[in-house]
Amino acid sequence: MTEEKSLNFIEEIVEADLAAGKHKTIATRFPPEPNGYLHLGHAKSICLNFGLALKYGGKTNLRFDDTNPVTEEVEYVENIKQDVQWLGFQWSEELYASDYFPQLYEFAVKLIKKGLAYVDDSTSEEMAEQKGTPTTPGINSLYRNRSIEENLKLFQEMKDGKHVDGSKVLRAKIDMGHVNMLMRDPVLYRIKHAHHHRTGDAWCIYPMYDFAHGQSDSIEQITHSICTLEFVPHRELYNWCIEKLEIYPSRQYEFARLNMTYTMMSKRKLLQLVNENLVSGWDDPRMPTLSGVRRRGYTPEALREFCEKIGVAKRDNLIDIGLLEFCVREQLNKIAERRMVVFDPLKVVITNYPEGKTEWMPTENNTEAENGGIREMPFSRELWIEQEDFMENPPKKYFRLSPGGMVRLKSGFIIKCDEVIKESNGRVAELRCSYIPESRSGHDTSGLHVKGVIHWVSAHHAKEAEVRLYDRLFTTEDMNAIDDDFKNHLNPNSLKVIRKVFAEPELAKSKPGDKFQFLRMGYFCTDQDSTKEKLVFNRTVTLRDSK
RNA sequence: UGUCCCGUGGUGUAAUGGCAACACUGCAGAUUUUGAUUCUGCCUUUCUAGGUUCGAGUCCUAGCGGGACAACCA
Repeated sequence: MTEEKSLNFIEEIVEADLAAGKHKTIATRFPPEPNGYLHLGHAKSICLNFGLALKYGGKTNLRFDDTNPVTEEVEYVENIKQDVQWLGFQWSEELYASDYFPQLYEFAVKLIKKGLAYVDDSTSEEMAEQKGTPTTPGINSLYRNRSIEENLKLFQEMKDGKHVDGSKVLRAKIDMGHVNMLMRDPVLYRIKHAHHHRTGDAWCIYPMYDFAHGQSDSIEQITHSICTLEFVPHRELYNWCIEKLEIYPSRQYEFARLNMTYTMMSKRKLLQLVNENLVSGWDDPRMPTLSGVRRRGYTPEALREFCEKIGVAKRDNLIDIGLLEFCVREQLNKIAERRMVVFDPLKVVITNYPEGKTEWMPTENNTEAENGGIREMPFSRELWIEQEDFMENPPKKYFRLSPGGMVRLKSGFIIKCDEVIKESNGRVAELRCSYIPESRSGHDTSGLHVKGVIHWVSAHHAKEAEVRLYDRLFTTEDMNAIDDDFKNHLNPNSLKVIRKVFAEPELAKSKPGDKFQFLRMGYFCTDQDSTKEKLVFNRTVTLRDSK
């Protein structure tokens, strides 16, 4: 009865902690840096962090890791908040690392007083030299043995703006010979006379990640601080700070970030695509950003299901983008209303159908949905069908229209192709067909059995529209494995626009964000560029094709 | 040639010392007024070598392979 769902390794840790009474309730946080838009990798993290709190009855804070004013902007803050909510999560508190600047400063003073931090005048080049390599130990800085009093005075001066950018840093005094390079006297504070999106010009020194993140977790009493694998070496420093500062012991756990085939998940590179106009913006439907996939027509439900399916573990992974598409189709199949749109039109004239007559044919909006309902489509003498659905010399397994052959017009009639009219160049210009009046959908007494069923649109009633067909942004499966410029791997055919397609009239009512399945053509959503005068649809994902 | 993390079908993820399973993909077939959906079946798996144990994917050791680490980024 109760379906045992296995736990991921972080859930196991949480359950063990709860069982041992280590925590009464858990607290997690989602800590984006507001220097770009959220992408699918963040979705994994969001689902993990918020999901944990939801599952175990805790809370999740949204905390912006805004300790580097030169790359961070409010625009990003606003979009990140919107994306998290769109995904379906609500944070407990909206916080900023910059809220803690005064306290972080006091933490630094405390370290200095304990003889565990010092002001260093070395240049960044000198520091890099003294740092050593992963296999050779570093050497001590000339300034490492300054007195506590001098350090206190110098640090105060740094804060007071008495020193220029890059002239001094505050460093932890740990061990320049440590095997973990992050423990070789890491920089804690640097001078940046830069305007911060929240604190303005109040500060000219800013804490580094390692001196802000763990302390922020601690201040918020985060029980489980979950991050990606590249922070594993930071954990030692994370714990060092907590121990020396004698503050609440948040604990860090690391999982493997999401990698997907034919996809690039680096914020820096995505920014480059935006800046160089290789895409139309952060919300270009080809982008793996949440705003991109939203505009593409992906649903939050599909994304959450995807995150559930990929699991959480510590080994490097490369998820087939097909899995994401599967989740999107699975969801859209349930909710998207069906419509008919002809992309590559071929005129069909029903010679035995009266001119000027229109019949309204009822058709299901969605047989998969509970109460899908029906709508009516106009049927008349002149129709558009898909060029692809007619073949003059069909191969054996082809079961659509061919000369002398019959096909069912979905929710319409069975028609027979009597004559093919060609242009002088041999191109098929028009089909002359006859319809079987007794074959009307739902009232078929013709006794005919045709295997092929195709979509169609009444020529007189059709609405013109534009469709944008998207494909993968990159042509290389594993974009992490390339060693040349990632832009060499851009798919030149990632966007194909068809400026004029013929849509059934019902579509004129659609509004941006509406999701449809265009019968036999794929899942589409109405783009934000769409207007009453000019309808625009984005292809979200193709239909599975087992032809 | 250091430290740390990780090795289970094609791709992911489970199996918590006791019959290696689930999903996706792929390939067949059934149903279908969408060549969709749905349904059925099939293909394919524990990196290697030792050790512990009645019994090892799981524990230990070594090797091999992959990844991370030398920003005043996060």
